[in-house]
Amino acid sequence: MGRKTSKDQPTDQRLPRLGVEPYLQLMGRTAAPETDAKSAHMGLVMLWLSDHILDVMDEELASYGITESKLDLLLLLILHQDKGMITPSAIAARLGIRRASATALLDWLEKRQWIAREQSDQDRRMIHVSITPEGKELVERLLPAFWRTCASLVEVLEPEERAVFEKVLLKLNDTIEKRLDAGR
Amino acid sequence: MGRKTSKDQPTDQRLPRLGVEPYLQLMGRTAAPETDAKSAHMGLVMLWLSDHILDVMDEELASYGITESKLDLLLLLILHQDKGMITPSAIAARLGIRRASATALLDWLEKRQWIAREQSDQDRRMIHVSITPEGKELVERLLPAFWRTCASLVEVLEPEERAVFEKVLLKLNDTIEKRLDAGR
DNA sequence: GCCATATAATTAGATTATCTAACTATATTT
DNA sequence: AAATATAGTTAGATAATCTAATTATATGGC
Repeated sequence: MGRKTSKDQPTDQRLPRLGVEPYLQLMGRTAAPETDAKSAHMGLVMLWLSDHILDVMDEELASYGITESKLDLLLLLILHQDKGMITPSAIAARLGIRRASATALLDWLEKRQWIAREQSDQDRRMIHVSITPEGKELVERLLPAFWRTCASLVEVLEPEERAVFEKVLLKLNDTIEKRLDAGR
Repeated sequence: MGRKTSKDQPTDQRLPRLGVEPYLQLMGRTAAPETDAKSAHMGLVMLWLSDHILDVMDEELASYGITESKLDLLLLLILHQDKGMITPSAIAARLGIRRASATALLDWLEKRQWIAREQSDQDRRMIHVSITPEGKELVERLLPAFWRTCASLVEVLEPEERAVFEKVLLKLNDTIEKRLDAGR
């Protein structure tokens, strides 16, 4: 966060990242013979692209004073509203983090009055979490820009490219989600 | 890191993430009218895919006791070897981080004997950083798996899909790199 | 040649997002 | 009623960043 305002010493210069070529050369000597070079190259670019995409989104969200993890939590609360009350445990389970981590996020959001905690009457160990009007206001204010930014990621593509890309994207995402789920 | 060995209370269960549908519905009511819904949807999936790709790579690297940031640094040292000595400042500039952050990474790597620092004779303010034989050994051991993992990211794609996808990938990566460079 | 300024690296101190383990309070089961 | 399970939190850790300040060394202007 705050990469925009960073200054360090006034003379700090940003050297260009190494291009892909040196990496490909290194791959030539270090990849196992059965690894397809073209695929590995594409995967490497995907890895870089992934980093860049998260950087872009972090910067966008930083201008609203929030981060992706915390926005995820707020969106979960909004999307869950009609389905009744939600507890910190359920939030953690849905976000794929530990309950202790959820507690930390909730503390931060509560301090800013964007969420509220209320003890359950049925089971006094449980807490019901909800988004406040202020929290909703923030999300409503930020979402248009969020969708704009999402859209901007693929806007350079030509119509022909988009059709294939869309299919590929969903396929890759499904595959990797299954792969990650498998390891749990 | 270490998501694999996580346990918490034995009863902790991982609920499935919400699917894309609720998000699309939310988008319907919250996106600016001029935002293209299809693009925004694709961008959202790209954002998720990006998270997943980094998760996969983090897990892979964790099994070698290293992280992406630190591997980046080691690879930079390897790729820089023929071009003479490199300093912490130059490393920071190439990685796009502050010198203080580079110092922290170098401390960690030095403690494990994977890099070495040596004071320059010409300019005694400067440090020359190099990768040690042990560091090289680690990288040589890990890179085959790294390329394997890269390749595995796109392995589900059909040959026809790959051709288009490759072009699109490079285009998206170029575009976003320019965009990020612009904001500096 | 000396002093002001610039630069290189580090240190100090902070934030964010995670984690595991231990703890407290409350339910549930036997 | 005692043992066990569950919900939430707290305590303490690690990792990757940041800014600001500090220390040491060079350099450029006079």
